Amino acid sequence: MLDDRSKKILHAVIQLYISSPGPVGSRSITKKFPIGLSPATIRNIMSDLEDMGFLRQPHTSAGRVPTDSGYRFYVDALTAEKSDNDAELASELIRKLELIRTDINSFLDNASRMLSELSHYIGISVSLNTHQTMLSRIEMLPYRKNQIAVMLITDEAVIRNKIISVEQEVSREDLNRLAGYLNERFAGHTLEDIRKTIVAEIANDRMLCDGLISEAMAICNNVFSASESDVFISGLSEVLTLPDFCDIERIRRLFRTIEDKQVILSLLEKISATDGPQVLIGSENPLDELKQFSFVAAPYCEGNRPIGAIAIIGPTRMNYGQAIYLVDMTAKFITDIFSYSR
Amino acid sequence: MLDDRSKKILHAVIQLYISSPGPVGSRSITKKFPIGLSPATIRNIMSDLEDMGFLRQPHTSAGRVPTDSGYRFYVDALTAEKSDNDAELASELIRKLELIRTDINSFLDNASRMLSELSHYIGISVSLNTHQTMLSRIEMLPYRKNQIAVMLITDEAVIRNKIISVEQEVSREDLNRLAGYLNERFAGHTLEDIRKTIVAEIANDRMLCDGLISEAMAICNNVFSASESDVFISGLSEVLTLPDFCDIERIRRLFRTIEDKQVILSLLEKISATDGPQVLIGSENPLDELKQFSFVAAPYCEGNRPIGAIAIIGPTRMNYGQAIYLVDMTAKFITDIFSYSR
DNA sequence: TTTAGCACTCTCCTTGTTCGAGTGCTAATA
DNA sequence: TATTAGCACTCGAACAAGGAGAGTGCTAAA
Repeated sequence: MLDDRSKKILHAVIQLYISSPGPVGSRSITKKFPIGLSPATIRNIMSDLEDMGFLRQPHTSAGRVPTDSGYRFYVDALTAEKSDNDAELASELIRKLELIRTDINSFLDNASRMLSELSHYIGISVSLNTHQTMLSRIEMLPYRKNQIAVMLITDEAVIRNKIISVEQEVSREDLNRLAGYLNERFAGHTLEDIRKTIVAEIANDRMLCDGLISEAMAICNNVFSASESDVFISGLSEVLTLPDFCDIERIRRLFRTIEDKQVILSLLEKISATDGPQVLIGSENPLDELKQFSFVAAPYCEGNRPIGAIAIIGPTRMNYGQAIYLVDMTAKFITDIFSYSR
Repeated sequence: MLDDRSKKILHAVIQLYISSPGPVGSRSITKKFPIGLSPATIRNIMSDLEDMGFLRQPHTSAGRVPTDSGYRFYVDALTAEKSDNDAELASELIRKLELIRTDINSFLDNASRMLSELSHYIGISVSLNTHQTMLSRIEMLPYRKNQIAVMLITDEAVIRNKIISVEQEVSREDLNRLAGYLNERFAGHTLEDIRKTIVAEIANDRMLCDGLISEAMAICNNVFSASESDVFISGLSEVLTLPDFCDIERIRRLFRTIEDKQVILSLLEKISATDGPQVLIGSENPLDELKQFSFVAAPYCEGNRPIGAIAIIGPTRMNYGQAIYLVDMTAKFITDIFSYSR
């Protein structure tokens, strides 16, 4: 499809553009890259690459800039061959990954911060709400007046707390009976199953004293409804240093979109259906507001089931090699932790 | 100190400057405010106000701009009199506060988002780590291999989960005994007390089988050490719309500072020693990076003890009346919730 | 097929100029 | 005596013109 020479030139353009934005001309390529060709020849080739849609000219008589398809081609070639291994980056990564291992409580927060610090882009980590989470135990405690603390212990890394308000006061004994009943009934089922069947089942069951039934149903509905996922975002200040973001309106829209965690969540949910690192370049992104940015994401799993994802958001002019490396390694590391501690 | 006329002019300058930035001149004051004075007179007064340090001139023959002391004077006058009650804002506020009541689980997140949405500045809410939190119960459960889930149920709204790793496996029976022991020993004490006395006490106590002692100490140290607080920040995209932030470097430094939640936490901790809404204007702020911004904060309490705080960060050219109103009402509302549900 | 040379184009930066808003000062006025 | 009108002056924003520099496309030569 593309001869070797054209590929080399395309890569050269992209790498120059990544290291500093602004159209790259034929002359600067000959200077920085030892291809035995004159600027004129390179101009011809670049013209061809432009016809093929891999490069474009911001205006007549400016240098060339990669298009999204250009990046796509570059990234596809990148994942095929060995990614660049910056030794310093690697050791820094290992050091920070250890932090994640030792502080499993806030590993999501740590992971997102680490990704942003090492990549200098935005780091994101989420625990997915797959509805496939399995309940391993439920605990209920009286908390305050008319409030009950419910703890769902799932087979994920996350324990979910809920404080729910109830109409009438419920005694500790009743709570224990209710919890015991629920445990017996539902331990080992997915949260989604529980939510679906619970109303019907409980309504039919005579094991509970009738006065408690309505309360129980209310509680269960509340607890098992939308089990929220966690989303951590770090490094917003990082991208403000990039020259790409001189246009403040663009950043604003990006931030606005990212702040709506639900959006991020559903995007990453979609991405983590496939395993291994995924790259969405510019317009490949389903969300309009993110079409000017790129997304590098990978799910982490427990066993074979993805239970979360981490990601990097940056400009389309992103250091893809490094980003993919970081995301991939981190996801694998977290997956390892989960399979180890079983 | 200041005669009535000067005050009126100062307020006029500040209000005009708040509604749109850029030096305000004598002419525009006479247009927008029905003071029966000519521009020339106002010029004289403004010149006096400048000498007193309440206004300043960006350059010769430009209009005047309020200084930090100008804002301070304005804010002090504001809190004395009745703050402006925008009916629409008030009803919107009530509506959103109800959301906080019904979703007590993520009320901090909701509160920060609400503050930013209504004020169009940055909204912050934290639960303070006062070390005065009282432990009401502790639960321990085996979680995964070599991991224990510990739940601290405190008398705050927050339940703290910790998953901690242990060297040797601990049986469920041992865990129960340990938990029972800890409950008996420490329920009703503050976390700080527990952390201080725990090592000595446990080491001396023979009630535990000896093999468990080292594990227990490790667990307790881990659990009671730095009990992290929650920090929620919303509305970063809001401030990007403000014309004040055309200088991208300034925003970057602000974001960078805010992203370090520890900084925010200690700042709000200091502020919430005093009760009622506090205002830090520009250079009054202890942190260098925030000296170009203003901070409106108020603690919320359980009983008389502050257990958290909410805040708004915006430009010094902030709508102080509205911000104070929002923060004050919200803090009071949250305080109410806590005293009610007792 | 590749390269050298040349004319052309476009952006960026600098310089000069104008325009308008606003001030400070002084003299006139109530 | 306090206020106002008038006037000269200052400064920044906005606009235009011009030159420098980088880069291209095309043509002709190697």
